[in-house]
Amino acid sequence: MDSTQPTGPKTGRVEVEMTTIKDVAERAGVAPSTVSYVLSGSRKISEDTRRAVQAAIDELGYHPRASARTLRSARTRVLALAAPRVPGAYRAIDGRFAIDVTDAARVHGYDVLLMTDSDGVGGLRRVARSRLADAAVLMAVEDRDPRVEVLRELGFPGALLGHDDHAALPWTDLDWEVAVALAVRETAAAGHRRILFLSSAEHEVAARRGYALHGLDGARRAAVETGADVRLVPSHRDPDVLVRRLSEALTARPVPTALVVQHLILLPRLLDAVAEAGLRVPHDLTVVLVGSLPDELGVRHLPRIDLPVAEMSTAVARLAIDAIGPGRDDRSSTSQEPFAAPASSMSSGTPHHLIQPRMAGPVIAPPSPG
Amino acid sequence: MDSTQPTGPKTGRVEVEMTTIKDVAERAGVAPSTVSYVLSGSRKISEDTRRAVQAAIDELGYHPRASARTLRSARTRVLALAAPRVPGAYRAIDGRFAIDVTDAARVHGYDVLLMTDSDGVGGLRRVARSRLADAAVLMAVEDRDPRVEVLRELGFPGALLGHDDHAALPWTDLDWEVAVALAVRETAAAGHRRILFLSSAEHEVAARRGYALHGLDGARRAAVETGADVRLVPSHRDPDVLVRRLSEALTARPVPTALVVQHLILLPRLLDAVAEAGLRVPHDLTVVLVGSLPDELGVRHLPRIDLPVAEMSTAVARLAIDAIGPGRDDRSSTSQEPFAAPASSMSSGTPHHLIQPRMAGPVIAPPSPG
DNA sequence: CTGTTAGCGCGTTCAG
DNA sequence: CTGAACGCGCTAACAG
Repeated sequence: MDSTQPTGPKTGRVEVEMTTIKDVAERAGVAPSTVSYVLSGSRKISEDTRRAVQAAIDELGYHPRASARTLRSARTRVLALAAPRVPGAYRAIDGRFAIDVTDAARVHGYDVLLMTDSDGVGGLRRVARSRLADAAVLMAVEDRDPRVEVLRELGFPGALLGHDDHAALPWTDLDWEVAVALAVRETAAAGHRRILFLSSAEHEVAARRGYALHGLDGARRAAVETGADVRLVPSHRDPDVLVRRLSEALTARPVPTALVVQHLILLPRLLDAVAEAGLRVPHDLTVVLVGSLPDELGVRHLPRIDLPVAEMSTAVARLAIDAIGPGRDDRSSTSQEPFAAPASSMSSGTPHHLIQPRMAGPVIAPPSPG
Repeated sequence: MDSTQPTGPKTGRVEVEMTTIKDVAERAGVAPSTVSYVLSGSRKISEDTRRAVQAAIDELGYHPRASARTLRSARTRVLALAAPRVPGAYRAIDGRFAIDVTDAARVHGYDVLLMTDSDGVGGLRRVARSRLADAAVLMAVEDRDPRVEVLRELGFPGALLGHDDHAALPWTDLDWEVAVALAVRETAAAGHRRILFLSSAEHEVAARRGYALHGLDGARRAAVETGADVRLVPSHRDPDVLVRRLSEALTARPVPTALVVQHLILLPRLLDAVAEAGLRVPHDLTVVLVGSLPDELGVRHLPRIDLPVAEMSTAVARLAIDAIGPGRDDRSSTSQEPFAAPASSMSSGTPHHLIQPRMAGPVIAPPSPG
């Protein structure tokens, strides 16, 4: 466990010189190939030489150069993660996915290269063509996403965070229709008869983002099933517009007793608006969230359906890595442990992983009498 | 501008075969080195061959392999971005920095490899030693951060997002002391005499994080300067503890009329608590934020000091890249445009970039009479 | 069986 | 403008 001071082969000045497999071989008194075999374990090495080599490695603080390995194997062991960025509209959720996808990729020995959309689709193309990564994960895909087209055109493997039936790529997603339907149904089951549904913002619906469309479907379905008066309040990226719409809906008669929220970016502003309308949560108005960040401490006091970020990240990392073909000299078994997941399908065309929602947080309060 | 179908040298099946500089050379009827010179522009090439080569490149859709370049030049053109992760406590701010640092790095032709702390400090060590990146950016450094020690031990260049006088590394930060002092001073200037300051959480103070310590200093200083009654409410990672403390402080006599908040993660919960105490914002209680995410739509209605994420990201990317020595065959001028920034210092030991705060949002409301 | 030698992967650059 | 060597690690083929 003691980390020996790495002694560079030349001087100890700025550690600018690199120690290579040759240095290790020399020090251990063996051939470079022997060192390589010790590292990869792909061949039997006598215990004596193995120990000598290991000692040399430790003393020199040797670590193989990733670029040399990649050049030889045609495998970078890097995943490109394409974060969508509508300029000026940072979504906290994207950062959370970035973290969790990175963790999930590490489990399979992969690192993650983060890419914003500031170059449009150019960054993805550049990374794919220069082989900086083995596969891509696309966040927040939308209908006819140009990034999907880039992957197809380049024959570059990838997987999607979000639902897109048109893209012939593996994907994972929360079942938004069921999620919103569940939230509304549970709210109705708690006794609420007049429910507001604050859907995704209009521009998200216009972009035909899956979660936006399916959320609307779920609300409609639950309204029919429960017979409750579910009124739709389309959200808007502009907080002032949102607040105006919400305030109107909150005071319109008959007065609603519950608010189901899918558009969460503006939550603080929204809660403020509720307070300004003189309503206390949950006494006067029950608020239920759909798609909240898990473990977000600021909303732990509200009933909600969390976005299964960890599960989605695990799934998408796995899907992307599975889509990578074998490397140049790759002899590793291609038949991996099948994806043990309830709602996934490997049998049909493109594999996917659809996740069923679960309620979290406190129970939904019933409407207050009066 | 028309993107010709990339025709692989072998077949068009799964685009699995790579087109190399040799393919281009063959097609253009020149030597590989000529193609290289055309690409790098590091040598005069006759217009005729230049065009022939360019045509071949376009037709084949050629793009140089990053691993080959890196192997040769000892430069990855990748920055490692080490996101701290206290398990279970995702901070949206980290994601935002990840995005912005990535954008800033791109300006200098660098990509960003995202690293979580799930392997502890191991990930950073691995990336540095395998030369997956040329330098590291450490987010949210704390006192005696083990990651700093890893960089020192490996002689790996890096820069810090956050302030640490002990680490001999370049850094950038918001001047938190001035920021909190400014917020308190402006609040006092608006007429408030009894002000609550909700500081960072106790565990952040205990970890001696710069922003936490400096924020406290700023509040103290402003209290002395303004003569206002500034009461400290130490925040806590547990929302329930926070709410209890805040509720007590809000009702203690004399009743405070303003709340300056540095600990923003729990903001929605906090606003809820304010509302539950029967207080309306800003009528009964003025709320001022310090260190909010810029462009965060949910808090646009509150006076605040935004965290200068974009400027910090630009600075830290630049600092990290400047810390990279020349590559193997790097002849590019080492004397770059000096960092033109008001509050930065390149002259002293380690360069840094300290950013002065600015108020944003609506003006601070005066206390309501009564 | 265990270790060694040789050649490859791809782009860059020096000497020709 | 071209030929060849090089950067570093992997692996097939060969030798003891």
